[in-house]
Amino acid sequence: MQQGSGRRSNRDRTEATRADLIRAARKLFTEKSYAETGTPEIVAEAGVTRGALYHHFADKQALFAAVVEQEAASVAAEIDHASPPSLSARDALIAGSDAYLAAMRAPGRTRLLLLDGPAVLGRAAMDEIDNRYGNRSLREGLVAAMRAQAMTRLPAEALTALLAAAFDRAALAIEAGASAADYRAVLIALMDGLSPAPPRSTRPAPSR
Amino acid sequence: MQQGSGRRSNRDRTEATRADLIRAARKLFTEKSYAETGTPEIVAEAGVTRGALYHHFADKQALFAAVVEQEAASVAAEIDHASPPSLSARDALIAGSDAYLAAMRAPGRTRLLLLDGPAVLGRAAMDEIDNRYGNRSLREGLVAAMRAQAMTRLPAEALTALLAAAFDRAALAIEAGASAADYRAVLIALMDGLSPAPPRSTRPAPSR
DNA sequence: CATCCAACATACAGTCTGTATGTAAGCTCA
DNA sequence: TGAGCTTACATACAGACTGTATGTTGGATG
Repeated sequence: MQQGSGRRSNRDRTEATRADLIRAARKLFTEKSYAETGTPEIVAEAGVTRGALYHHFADKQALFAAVVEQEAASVAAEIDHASPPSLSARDALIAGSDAYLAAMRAPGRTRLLLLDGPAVLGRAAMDEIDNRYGNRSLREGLVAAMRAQAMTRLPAEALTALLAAAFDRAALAIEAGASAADYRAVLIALMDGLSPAPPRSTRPAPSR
Repeated sequence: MQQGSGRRSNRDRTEATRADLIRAARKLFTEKSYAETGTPEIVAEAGVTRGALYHHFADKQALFAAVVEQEAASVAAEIDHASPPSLSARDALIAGSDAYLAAMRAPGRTRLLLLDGPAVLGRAAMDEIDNRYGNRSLREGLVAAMRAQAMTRLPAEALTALLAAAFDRAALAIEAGASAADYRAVLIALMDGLSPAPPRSTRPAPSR
């Protein structure tokens, strides 16, 4: 049958238009902020009209939520992709941290996910998204470490949330120009501090 | 000498109007969000016109910055007020944490300082404010603990920022209905974890 | 193939922000 | 003390944006 610029099925049209809108919005939301990006600019970038936007999304905020959702998924995918699954609990956590900090270096990602996201959607909604994507592997890693007696037992929910918050702040600071090595060292020290015994697996050299 | 409703000096007028605007804006910014609060509503609450607002503040964002500044000062004052200065390093940090979490229970404060603040003013500006108020005592406490050998030596800037981020997230979670005890336990565990010698029970404090 | 409905485009109403302009009251200094 | 300047506002205006209501076209369906 026909493809490309010719006739397309309704489902294809919807999918393509939604993808175009999300892509355009992502571009602008990462270049500028949510507040500084208007819907006229988004639809111009996407090559559609505002009618299409408001047909597919309830409002600007819903489009933003879709962008955040997709971006969180991308971050989670990059982390999963970068971490070999056969490491000690501690090394897996460190590898995950590094992968997260690396993923958050994508331009505009910290503002989108860590500043505008919580402000626009609320922290509860962001928690929900985080738990569905990124935080899941983190919490699993922590629980595994606790199960393996390599970590004192603590409320998993709270521990996950607070460590995730520290990771987030580290990503923000590093993007702002702070020393990545400093923040990495503190993050590792925070995690190591939770082990009842000093990290006996590998204690080779100071990371300086 | 002039009295109340009669003639007032220009300086008094400015001061009073600015205070009225900040008070009205604080009320609305804590009840609703920054984005949901319009300047017409603010000036109505303050009993002035938008002309007065834009005479005293460059824009809505500048008024918001003034509100954040004042609120951060209030939080710092509440913490200072609540913490007796003669405690061990560890106990002082715990007392400070509790005071911070208590102060952040004021309605709308978490959204103002932890969500809207970073999104509207940027994390760099919020860091600047935090360092001027709340974080200062936290960092001093941490540095003191490190100096007293009660804590492994780490980059003070990064350590302060990451612990502050954990405190912030804890305040958010507690307001969202999470268990304050859980988050408190994890925060204390994170800080204790940084001490080379595990504080088995409450250690006798040598310094007064 | 007639009908229905989804996928848009266009037009409109209401609100907001920031600025420009006008005015009355304080302040300064001869 | 009063003429002139400046501050502290109020009013009016321009531009932009968001969300909705309405119109139109083309795919799906019996």
